[in-house]
Amino acid sequence: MALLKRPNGTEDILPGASSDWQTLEKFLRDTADTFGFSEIRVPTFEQTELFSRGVGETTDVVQKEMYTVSARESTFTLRPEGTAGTIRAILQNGLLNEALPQRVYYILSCFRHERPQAGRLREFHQFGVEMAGSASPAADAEVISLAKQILDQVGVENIELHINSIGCPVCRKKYHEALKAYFAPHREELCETCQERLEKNPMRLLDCKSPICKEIGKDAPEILDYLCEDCSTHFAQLKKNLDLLDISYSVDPRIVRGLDYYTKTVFEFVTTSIGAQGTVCGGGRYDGLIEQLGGPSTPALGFGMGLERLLLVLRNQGVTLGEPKRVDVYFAPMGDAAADKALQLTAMLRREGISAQTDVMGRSLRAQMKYADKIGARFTVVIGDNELAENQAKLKNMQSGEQISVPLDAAFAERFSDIEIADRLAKE
RNA sequence: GUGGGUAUAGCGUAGCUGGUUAACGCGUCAGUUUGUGGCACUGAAGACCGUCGGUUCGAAUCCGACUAUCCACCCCA
Repeated sequence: MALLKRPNGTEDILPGASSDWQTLEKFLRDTADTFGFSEIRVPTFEQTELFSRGVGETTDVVQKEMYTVSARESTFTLRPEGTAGTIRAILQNGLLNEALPQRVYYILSCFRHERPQAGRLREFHQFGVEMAGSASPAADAEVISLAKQILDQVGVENIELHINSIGCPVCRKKYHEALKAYFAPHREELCETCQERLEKNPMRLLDCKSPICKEIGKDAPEILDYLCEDCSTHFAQLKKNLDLLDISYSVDPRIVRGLDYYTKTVFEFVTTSIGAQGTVCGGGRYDGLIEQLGGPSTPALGFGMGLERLLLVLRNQGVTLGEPKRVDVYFAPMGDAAADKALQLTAMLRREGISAQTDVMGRSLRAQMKYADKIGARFTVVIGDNELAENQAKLKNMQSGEQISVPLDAAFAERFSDIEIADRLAKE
């Protein structure tokens, strides 16, 4: 019988790695909490139209990367990102009628049918936040500072914040026209993809890696010169707020973002330490999205942070997140009567919240000790006929080899806690 | 969707000028005389050499296709 394999572009997070995820997730939740964000959980699949309307009919994500599934008479789409579903939930549940701004965060998996490579999977995990109701650049700064604090405190180094403003629909339209006018005379010289971009998304031309396109685009007009007064002051205010928060950034006029809903502020945190997919966090303002999804005209913004990418960065930089949990006590019984006793003691400790194990393999004492060592048991207790007779046994500290007498009854847990505390203090 | 690299036990590798029982390290399991782990030693299990097809008397070794995987483009987190 052939072994079935996991689908292309998916990952198994194994027991040895799950503690990293748990530590990271707890940290993300705690940090979001200090910024006043509460968790929202939304469905994994939504009506396909939510994404085509929200993310944008012409985007690559919607046009060629969505997993659209059918079940009986309905079709749905596995979310390719978290924002659309989150905004949908906010609207459907009337959260905009509560105190504004509404601040939510989520940790979820997203699905995009792309060719997998370093830092790019078909199912990937995202931490994201959305803040709805504020048009102020102070909100932009707050959201950016949340991302910044997470990256700093989790221990990421060498990551840069790039910001840009892509204007509102009014000024962006003028800029697009200016760009098209600039590139049009060079149309034939541009690379194939850029010729397409000229129509579809002219701002992408500025980001092309082809030396020819780069050269042509050298003197192209910049979006920042085309911002209307409102967008322009918004951007200036944001920069001022970032300065006040002591967050360093560089203005990068080439940041475009491939999702249609962005307006005004866009930003990315980028690293070079994990290969070509270096954007660990990306986001921005989307003042038109809520209305686009049928809600009241409401300014909002947010970001998404790629957790696999973040963990890649941390691993490459040698940052360790938490150690795997270890067993506190291993009972090594010899003989049937001892095994019965060990079974009961194990259960008793577990009820007290102490992690305990005993033999389920019928192993010799020697083999049991080897096993206890392998699983990293902190303490072991050998139980044989002598111990049963005296109702006392030796608790062995596996690291120091030190042995202390303990009672083999209900008093064990209490005694163990004392010993464990002493052990911890001794190590500090 | 496009391009390039790789594909041998759970993991990491050797073998690849084609020749008969596919090797090594780590890991796993058992044991090293009867009540104690980390070292060492002994032994065992575990691979139809990614799949299918071709060349050949004979292929893990050569060729092709497919699949998977990695990297890059594209795109994004």
